[in-house]
Amino acid sequence: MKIASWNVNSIKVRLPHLLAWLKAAKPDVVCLQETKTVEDNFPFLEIEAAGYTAAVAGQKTYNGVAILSAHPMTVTEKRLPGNKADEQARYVEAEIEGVRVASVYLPNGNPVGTEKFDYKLGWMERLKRHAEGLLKTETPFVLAGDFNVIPSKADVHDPEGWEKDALYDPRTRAKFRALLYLGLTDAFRTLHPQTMAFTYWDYQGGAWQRDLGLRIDHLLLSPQATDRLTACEIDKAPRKLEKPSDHTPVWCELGPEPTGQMSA
DNA sequence: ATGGTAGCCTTGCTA
Repeated sequence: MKIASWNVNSIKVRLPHLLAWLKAAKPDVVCLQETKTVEDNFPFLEIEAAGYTAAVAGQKTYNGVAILSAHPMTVTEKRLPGNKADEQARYVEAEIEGVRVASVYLPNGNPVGTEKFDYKLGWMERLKRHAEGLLKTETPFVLAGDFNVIPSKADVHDPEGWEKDALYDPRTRAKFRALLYLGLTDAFRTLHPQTMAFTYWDYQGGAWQRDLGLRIDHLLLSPQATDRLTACEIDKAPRKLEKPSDHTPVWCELGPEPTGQMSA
């Protein structure tokens, strides 16, 4: 089961790139972020024609997440639990072939020292509490998305330059580690312990051409999902196209579900 | 020192 995450920065503008990538990469599941549209304007017809159903949490202008699945899917959440007053569309979750998959768009949090940064840390605490609940079920799950977190200095071209940024703030990184301490696995870093690789390059200043990027899009796997992890890669091809998203997809492969039968 | 890019249904805000 191939599960991907991609911040498309507008589903409307990026639809041609998305459809081409579905055809080329053939993921079973894709988690999208920054779709930037309400559910009524989501391109369900084009997505269905490509062989996928969509679970959508929409919002006008900002945020917006979705899960595209080539297999039957049951939606389990359309908002991150833990604060009913929070209407930002940053979380959608579904059950697909026995795997719980969440599309996560964690708040950016800049500038540090404002209510935006407090919102980010609070959102991460809510995500942690929700993950704790999922862990108790002992079912495989994948939190896939734009976490807006640079986990370590190996995930940024210029650590000193990002010291004051909400994506690299010590409190942000500590909250991210708290997710890992629950028993979640950063799939890319686990399979590529020494590789400096990025999933995001700013539109400005020729960041892509100069490879000045960040690794902020992550696949966090539960123990039962990690048992099945066979591959995890960043696909830089979509970032090379005309009018690209500033993010590129990251994907992982989960092997077959254990049968519980003894081997001979 | 400044502005540099992209998307939204706007003329500023978010990233």
